[in-house]
Amino acid sequence: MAGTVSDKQGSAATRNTIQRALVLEAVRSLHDHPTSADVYEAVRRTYPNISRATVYRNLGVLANRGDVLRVEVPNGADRYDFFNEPHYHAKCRVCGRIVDVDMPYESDIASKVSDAHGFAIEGHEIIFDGVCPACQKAGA
Amino acid sequence: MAGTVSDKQGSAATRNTIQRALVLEAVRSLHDHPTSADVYEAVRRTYPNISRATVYRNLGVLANRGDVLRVEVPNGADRYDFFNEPHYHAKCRVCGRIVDVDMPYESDIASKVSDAHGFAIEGHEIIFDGVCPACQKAGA
DNA sequence: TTATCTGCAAATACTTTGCAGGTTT
DNA sequence: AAACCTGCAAAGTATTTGCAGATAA
Repeated sequence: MAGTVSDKQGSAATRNTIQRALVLEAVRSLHDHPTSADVYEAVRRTYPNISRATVYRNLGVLANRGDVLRVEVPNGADRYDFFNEPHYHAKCRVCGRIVDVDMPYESDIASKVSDAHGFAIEGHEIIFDGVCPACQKAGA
Repeated sequence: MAGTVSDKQGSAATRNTIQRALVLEAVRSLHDHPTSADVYEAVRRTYPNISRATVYRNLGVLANRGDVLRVEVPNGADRYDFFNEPHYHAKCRVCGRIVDVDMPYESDIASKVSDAHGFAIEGHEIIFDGVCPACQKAGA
């Protein structure tokens, strides 16, 4: 690539702080779509004085950068994911757990929309609703 | 503990209260995916003493009954819709407005999922992300 | 040096819940 | 009468923000 990493294009400069590195590391090590609370607890184990605000702010910075993927969950805390490629999610209606689903990502899905009332569609998310294996067993 | 309740099939009996009727009427008359706050304001115009808690509780009852459709929006208040048939939604990333999109509802979409880690899929929602016409004009 | 970042606390946004009294059936 | 419902206030959950001091570059 001819582009440089220092091409900030008008966005504010970002620093490399211990806290930010720890937040990124935590998201990478927690493979189960951690919430901000999960990340906070994980970072606290090695850096007890970090504040929730710092975790929230850094998750925001990292998501904007594309270093992590933010999964916005209806009626639940946002989840974070180490970004590989776009994919869809399923949420357990009993325990709230989020899992990735293996289904082709339809990048041209907007072409199926015949009328969005003038909306300029820029992205989409599909969230499946169901019951996870653990809750199936518990409820049976 | 059988035999105490008549024919309610396990669900609690529901009453017809003025508040519940007004909440349903408000959702039917507000055609723009009202939030609970919108419904609260609408009902208050004719019934000033209703409380937010009653509005929330009744929206829940009506959604469980299937009389209204609850649209759970990531990072925003839930929206309510008079139920016709399942459909998808788009959310403006600037102002948060929700609109219906005109796209075929894929009731068999779960057949496209090759692996959901044992999830029993029961439903799905697609939320498009974009910019509404008003915000396009305002931002241009 | 200085703009960014941090921790703390307070604030915000949305929703639920405990309680005591009122209403529907 | 019994079960359900209501209003109020308080609590709960998730996230953001103002501020003053700390720190990366």
